[in-house]
Amino acid sequence: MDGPSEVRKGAWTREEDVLLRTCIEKYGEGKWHQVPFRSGLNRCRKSCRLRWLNYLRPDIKRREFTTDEVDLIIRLHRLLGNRQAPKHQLPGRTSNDVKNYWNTHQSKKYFGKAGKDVADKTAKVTVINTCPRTFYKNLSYLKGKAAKESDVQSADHTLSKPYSTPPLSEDGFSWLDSLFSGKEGQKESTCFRDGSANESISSFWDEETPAATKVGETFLEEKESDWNHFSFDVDLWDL
DNA sequence: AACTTTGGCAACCGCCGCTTA
DNA sequence: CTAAGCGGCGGTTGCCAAAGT
Repeated sequence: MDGPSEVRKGAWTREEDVLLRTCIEKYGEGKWHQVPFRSGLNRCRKSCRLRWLNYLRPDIKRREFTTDEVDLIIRLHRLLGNRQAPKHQLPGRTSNDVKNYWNTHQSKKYFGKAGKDVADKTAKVTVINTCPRTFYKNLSYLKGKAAKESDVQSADHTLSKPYSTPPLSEDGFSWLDSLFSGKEGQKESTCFRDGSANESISSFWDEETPAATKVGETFLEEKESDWNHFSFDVDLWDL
């Protein structure tokens, strides 16, 4: 446990909310270890952070999940599994919102007593990459050094060999962020069906990634590279 | 009306990975 | 190189209101 002993737990009061909001507005997000001291709250850093991120942040949506949001949650959940579910791909939705929604609505629907068939089908999906990566600038294999196995292991359990040319932006990025951000200037790919909702998806395949071709339900890569682990054998849109 | 069950959600806990000294 | 600190995530719990009996 962190913070002083006898820290308050349980439901937050209106006064505590005000203190926390005032503190964040004054000092900004981050430095959570300093927030209890700065705000005068008798709460641990984690509690303060959680309260802000899940409840007090001004951009949080409180209305019901739209069908589009639900659809995205389901598809990405099937693609990725519980880990790194699409929490950050739904603007205005908190990780807790998405998690609670999945736990209370969708998990029952798909894994409950009536959902056995669906669960069986889901079990056949091979989760290629359960842990979308964020590339940190300081990691040695991104600094031009020869990648050490230990570095790679610590950065990503799913990797079997080091990168040679990870698609890294200057600031580092999560591939899922790129997947859905629809960055400008990235060339279009036509990997996905009918093009309707695919622009953002296709932006993921930029010039730094090996060209990918969809054959049937499977993406095949046209040339050998260290990026091969990124092959997909699932079709997101048929999930 | 009273009691029980169910559903939704806020919050906590434990762990992990990254950064920094 | 290593350990401590910190931020963040997934799993879980507990409370409360709504629905059901």
